[in-house]
Amino acid sequence: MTRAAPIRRGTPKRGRPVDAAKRAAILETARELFFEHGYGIGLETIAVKAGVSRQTIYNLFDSKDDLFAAIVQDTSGQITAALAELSPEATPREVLTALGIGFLTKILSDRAVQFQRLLIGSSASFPTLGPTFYANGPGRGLARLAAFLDRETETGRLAVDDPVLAAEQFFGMLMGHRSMRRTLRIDGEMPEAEIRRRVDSAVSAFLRAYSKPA
Amino acid sequence: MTRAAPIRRGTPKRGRPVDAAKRAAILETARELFFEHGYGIGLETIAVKAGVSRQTIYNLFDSKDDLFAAIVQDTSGQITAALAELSPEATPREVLTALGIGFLTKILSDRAVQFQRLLIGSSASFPTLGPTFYANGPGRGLARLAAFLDRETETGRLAVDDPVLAAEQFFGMLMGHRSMRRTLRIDGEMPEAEIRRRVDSAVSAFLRAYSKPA
DNA sequence: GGATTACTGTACGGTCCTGTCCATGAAATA
DNA sequence: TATTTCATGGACAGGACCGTACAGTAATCC
Repeated sequence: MTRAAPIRRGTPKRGRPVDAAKRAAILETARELFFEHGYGIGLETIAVKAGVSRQTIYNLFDSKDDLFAAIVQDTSGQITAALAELSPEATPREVLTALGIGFLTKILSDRAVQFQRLLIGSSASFPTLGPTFYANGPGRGLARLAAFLDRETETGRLAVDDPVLAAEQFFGMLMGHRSMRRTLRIDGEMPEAEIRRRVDSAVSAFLRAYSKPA
Repeated sequence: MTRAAPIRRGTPKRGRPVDAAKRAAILETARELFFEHGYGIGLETIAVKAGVSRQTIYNLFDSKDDLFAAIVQDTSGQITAALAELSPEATPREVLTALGIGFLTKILSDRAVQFQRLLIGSSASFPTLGPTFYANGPGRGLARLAAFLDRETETGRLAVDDPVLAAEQFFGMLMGHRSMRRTLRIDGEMPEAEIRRRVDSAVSAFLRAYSKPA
């Protein structure tokens, strides 16, 4: 973890204070270079690009692993945060559309795609990072949608026999091959209009497949 | 590429012949260790595990990159080979089921998942490998299904407005979150019965969504 | 047997990396 | 101003790796 704070926390510090801007520059540059080149990038490269001495990195972080962990944790929080509330009286189409746009926008964003690449590329050395990210992000969204589909089926508006499977199908329809094509560096970011088009198409198809027959 | 054959190809060789078993052992071991640890694994580790001297690797391959390329090319061929023919008189359900089982079995197999991890992890250094693999594998399957959906729509059996998008949706439904969960080392291989269940569910849902209304 | 080629084991040069040490200078507080 | 803390830059040890070189041995063909 990050270097522990000095023992005397409340007492005023007496010398030159830590330059917060340098710390931020290190984090931002390290994120950029870890994302671009993977864990193998050297600390010297990071330090130079951040306009900082390599020693300063060691002043703020215990080790390379520590810096790496800080970035992973921070980025994971950014991506998995803020799952919008489902308003109870919304129609299935509204809920699916909102959930779909949110999901697709996040999971196909540059930051998330680079993050996934990094997690996959270092999954052999850090096998717990991927599962943790998934559980806090996509896994949570999946559970939310599954619960919604279950409720709507009980209410009689939908006819979903296996909510978890259907929820996976919905998210899968949204992504299609795009997630694969993004991580393999084939496609760039998806324009908002295209996201909207894919969500509308998937929502309509999903509702045709799982609406309660009249 | 692999070390060029001697110039005098037809003439009989005169000394000790190359040990084909050693070459095979190197390739198989290198594949295994590249898959497990990524490109960063050392040649010495590969040589020891293959029961071979490190020099022998350099006798058979020009460089580490050369060995890596040989494995990528070979594995890519294995995964992307053998796309079954679509019989023209088969029903959409039959075609989708056959295509779905083949796709899901391959894309979620240990070998293919490890291969994707490797391609993603080394995509910064070797940016063309991923696109090549996709074009020869999943991309080809996508085009095939899109063409089929187009034909069936013209025949009047299906009602698909955007065949490529619908084909992506179908493959996406099959995968759901499974591809992500596999590459992030969350899930293991999927049992055949589970594959069958997911294919059946996705095919049924897809047909409900895209069959021509009566 | 003799010639020729393949494999082994060791060793070396060169590069790069992490993590640490240290001397010097800069920035803040008392 | 004196003191404390932070930042810099250079240097170093230790290790890992790639690619090459070389001498010795094994396997095969003429």
